[in-house]
Amino acid sequence: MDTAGAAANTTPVGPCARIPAGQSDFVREILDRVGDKWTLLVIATLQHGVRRYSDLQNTVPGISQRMLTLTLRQLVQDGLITRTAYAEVPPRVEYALTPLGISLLDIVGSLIDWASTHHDEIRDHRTRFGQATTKPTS
Amino acid sequence: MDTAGAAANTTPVGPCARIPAGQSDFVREILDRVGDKWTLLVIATLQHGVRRYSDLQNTVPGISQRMLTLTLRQLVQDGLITRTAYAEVPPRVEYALTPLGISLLDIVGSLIDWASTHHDEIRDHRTRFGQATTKPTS
DNA sequence: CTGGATCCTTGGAGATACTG
DNA sequence: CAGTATCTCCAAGGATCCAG
Repeated sequence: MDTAGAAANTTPVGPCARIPAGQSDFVREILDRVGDKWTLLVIATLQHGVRRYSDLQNTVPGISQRMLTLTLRQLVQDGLITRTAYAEVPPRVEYALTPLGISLLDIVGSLIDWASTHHDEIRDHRTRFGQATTKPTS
Repeated sequence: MDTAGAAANTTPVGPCARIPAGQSDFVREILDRVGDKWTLLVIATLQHGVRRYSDLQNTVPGISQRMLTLTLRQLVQDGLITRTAYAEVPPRVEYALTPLGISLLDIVGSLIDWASTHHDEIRDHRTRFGQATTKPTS
């Protein structure tokens, strides 16, 4: 790595990385949902196929009924998953990813790739975080 | 849309979208940081170039000193931004994205693209969220 | 100007109990 | 089985004051 860190960001980023600072409201909506602890885990479970309520509760170990219900409802509301309720006498409800949810999953995959790649780098910085402050050789 | 939503996810996702359900710990670390309300806004401001503390406080309107300081410290700690402190008598501190931070910004750009594309779709689902429950023609 | 330290409030998350 | 309703609790976030 060169010294481009602080100095060279006069040439900041690529063409698609521009974040409209004022318009990032709905972007944060998405990130809030994806960044939510349980949402990602539920989606991760759902990518394996159709799952029932109790299946999800088993697969995502730490989740409470409340959080599972809320998370699922939110995802359904956003059109990322579907909820299919069978009016049987042992009630059965199945959840599955919609195409929209799958496409989001695909995007998140890129982020996961990035996280995997730079995970060590970040942890490295985090351990010796004192040297991040640049002394401008005054 | 066809009925592929709930039924067809036996063929779930693309090749890169696999989320290792147990390993998503550090992925969530990253998402927590990126998904944080202020982090994204600070990064968005920083993409324009070097900024001072007070600049950031002005550009990100709602942020408090506390949150700005904490967010910046976290980002520095993760190696996403650099902190340059000039030991002058009106103290001056400049923050800038590191190459690592820029690369993250690039990835986030993809997510922003996705959000922009499917924003309407999500809002549409959100308004008439009652019909998301599939009736299996019992 | 750039923060550190402190108090205080609020909403989100867990646990529990109950219903269709 | 699949939720809903209610309570409590804690920690994130804002406001304020103080310091280098």
